[in-house]
Amino acid sequence: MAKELDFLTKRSEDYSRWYNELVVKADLAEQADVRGCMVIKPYGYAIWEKMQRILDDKFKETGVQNAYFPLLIPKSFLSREAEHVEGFAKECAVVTHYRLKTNETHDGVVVDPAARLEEELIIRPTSETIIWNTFKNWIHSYRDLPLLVNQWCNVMRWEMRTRLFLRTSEFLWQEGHTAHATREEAEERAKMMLRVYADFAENYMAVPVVQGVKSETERFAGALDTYTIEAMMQDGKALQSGTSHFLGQNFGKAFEVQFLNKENQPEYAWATSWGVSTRLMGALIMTHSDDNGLVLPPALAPTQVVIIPIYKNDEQLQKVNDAVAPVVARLKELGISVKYDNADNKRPGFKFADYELKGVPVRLVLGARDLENGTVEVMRRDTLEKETLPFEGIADRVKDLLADIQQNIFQKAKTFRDAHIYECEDYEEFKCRVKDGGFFLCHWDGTPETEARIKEETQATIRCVPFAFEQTPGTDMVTGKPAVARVLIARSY
RNA sequence: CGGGGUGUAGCGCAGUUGGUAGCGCACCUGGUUUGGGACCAGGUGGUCGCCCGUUCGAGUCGGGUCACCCCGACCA
Repeated sequence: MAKELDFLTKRSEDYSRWYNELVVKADLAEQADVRGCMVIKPYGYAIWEKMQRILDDKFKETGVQNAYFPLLIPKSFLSREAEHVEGFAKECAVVTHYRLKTNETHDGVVVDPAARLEEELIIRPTSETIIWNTFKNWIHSYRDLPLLVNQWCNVMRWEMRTRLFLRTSEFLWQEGHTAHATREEAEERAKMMLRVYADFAENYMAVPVVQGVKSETERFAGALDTYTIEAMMQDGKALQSGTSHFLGQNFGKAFEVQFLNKENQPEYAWATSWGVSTRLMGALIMTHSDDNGLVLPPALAPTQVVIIPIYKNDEQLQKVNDAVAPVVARLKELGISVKYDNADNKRPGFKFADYELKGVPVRLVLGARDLENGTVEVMRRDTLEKETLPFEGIADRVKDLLADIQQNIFQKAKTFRDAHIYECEDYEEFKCRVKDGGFFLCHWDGTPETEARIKEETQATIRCVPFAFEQTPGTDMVTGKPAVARVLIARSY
């Protein structure tokens, strides 16, 4: 097991124990021998699938349809948009040949030099180019617009340094690409999708986020504006958790996507793109987990309730089985995913610890003692509190409890985050404090030079110009010049 | 690509002045257990990252090489 999960656990001194437990036993992921790629084990993938399903429904509610485009992109496509190629060229994997052959000693294979591709193909780092090349053929009239497509796929970016979940060279994501007849409509779509992401983060992942717009230097390659949701991890560092880009007419022009408007005049289409990735898994883990392992929000937990029987012999087990059956049925009726774990190859104590590690929100324990008293022990994962409740009507109480846990972990994360957002007007103070994490609201003169200096001297970056905080006038923290905006600055992953 | 570190059983590690490989967990068998990661007994599993050298003898010493990890640069 790679030791790369340190970042997930740095908030705890005892982190080596913690990540071993979490990753090995919780079956989240393990490092494959391909550099910086990840294996997502079934339990972790179940969480991702649930995220996918919820997001996909939300996209469709806004009129987006799913499609699929090729993995391999002709190299020339990438260079059509100047800034885009600048941004991605350094991290592209390139396919140069299409065939191998056995080597001379017949104990291995080599690349067949005769099978060199005329034009190299790149493995998509993102699909703007190939999608807009396709859009050219799909868009002729204003009646073809807006065109709203999304694809779920993998992409590859050959980063110099990888971090499990946060920056793997191959990752899973969704990328939405839309084309519009007007600037206003495209801008509104970019903002709309950011709101979808924020809603998902806060109401499903229980991760509070700051919505805002990126500075010019932090923008997506080829975008006019990049909107972002920024989450705060338990160590106070920021994690960019989703982005939505207003691309202007850059791709419309680069790929000659023109349509005839109502006045019969040709116009270039306006574009957006937006995406979230398996990085959200990292956000989920780093926001809620504690030293006992994962803490999953009920909305995303593959198993929401686990029931564990305590018994000394088959007869007792049978009695518990009989008592539990209607509860399981009722929970399912209420739309709650439940697992009754009466496997007899693990002891109860082991099961307790194991399901805590996996972040199952609610645990019910039922033994002979409870059968006599008509009770059941209920444990909630978020606070680890145990309570003995009447057995009668327990399923409906669990439903309420799940809702309460969802709320509680969001509130806990939000309280933590809000307590670590500071207003700061003094650069010396900022330099001192930013090391310890947290979000800093500071006035900025709007120049890339100041931004670069802050990054150079503190390793902190401007995360965004936040929408929700008041834009008071002021002077730049560093230069003392008049400020153009109040920005959120933090160290980030 | 710079700075640091690590390679010994599936995982985590120990291995003394060079003498033919060990511990914990996991796994298998049997028994006793079961309300917070059980216990006892027995057992399976390793060309010590790779190459070359020194030596009667190398996990250990020397040289080389590869891989991985951490901190930077880069980035979602």
